[in-house]
Amino acid sequence: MTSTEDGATPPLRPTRQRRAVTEALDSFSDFRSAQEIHELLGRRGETVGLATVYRTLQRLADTGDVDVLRTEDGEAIYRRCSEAHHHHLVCRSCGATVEVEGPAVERWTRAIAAEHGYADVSHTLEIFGTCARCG
Amino acid sequence: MTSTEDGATPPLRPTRQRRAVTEALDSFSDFRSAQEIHELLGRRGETVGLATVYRTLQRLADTGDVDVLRTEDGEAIYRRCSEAHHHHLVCRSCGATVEVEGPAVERWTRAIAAEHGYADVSHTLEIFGTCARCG
DNA sequence: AATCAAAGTGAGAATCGTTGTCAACTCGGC
DNA sequence: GCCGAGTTGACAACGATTCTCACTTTGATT
Repeated sequence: MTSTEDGATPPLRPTRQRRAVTEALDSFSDFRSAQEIHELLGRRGETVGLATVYRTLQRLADTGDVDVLRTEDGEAIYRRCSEAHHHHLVCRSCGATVEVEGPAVERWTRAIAAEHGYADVSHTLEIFGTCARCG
Repeated sequence: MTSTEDGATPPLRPTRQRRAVTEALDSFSDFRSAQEIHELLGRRGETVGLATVYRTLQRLADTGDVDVLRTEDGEAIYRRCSEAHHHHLVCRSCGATVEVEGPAVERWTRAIAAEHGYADVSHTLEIFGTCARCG
């Protein structure tokens, strides 16, 4: 038997569309919505269906290859991200993003959670502000 | 002059509907979506239009009387909140919520933002985990 | 190279939360 | 009692995301 064992390893094919999306993700460093990415691909001449863009981003998010954030009005925005856990300082008006780390915060959340008997701790922390240029 | 000065002080009337919504908010202590609140009101016999529920929650959120969070799928959830700024420790499985404060975090975010030239700083921090009962 | 099943895709319909529209209604004064 | 601004509700409109389903690709097999 080649693959009788199932589990959480669904085959993943490197199609033209998937490649296009990941390449697009590499071409910018701030957060973009699925629709913006779809548009970007269109302008580049790559035709990829919007639904496919959504599906691909979802996969990438599931595997942790991209970070997902929610804008204040609920839209999902994506960005290819470095491995290490970190947070974002995002400009409310132009979207400029800075990655920041906070060992103190990590420690603090873990401590708080433990204190209340919570296990398996994770957290989300985003900082919003108006950047110098937009000020 | 009684109120020649304008600015951010629009008249606010205490209508039956608004009262109903705030009362509903007082009747639970975890986060609920606008639709759930609307339903709750309906079950109580209070007829309040869904649009009105949304509008009222929006107002309350603007004035800081309620906290707004986004579920992972982008839905807005609301909760009457104590005055002070604080964060939430939420159980991933049963939703049990604990309010926590973190002066250190506040300081840290402000410092980080300033360091990068960001003004008007705000932030969101939510901690997720599995509570003792669900563990 | 021909074949096949499974994975993937695209166009458009369908969902779903949320906001806009607008005529009818209410509140608080006068 | 009357008036104007603030409110409301039913419903349309929206926008992001997901679903559907027939058609195409991919990768493995022969």
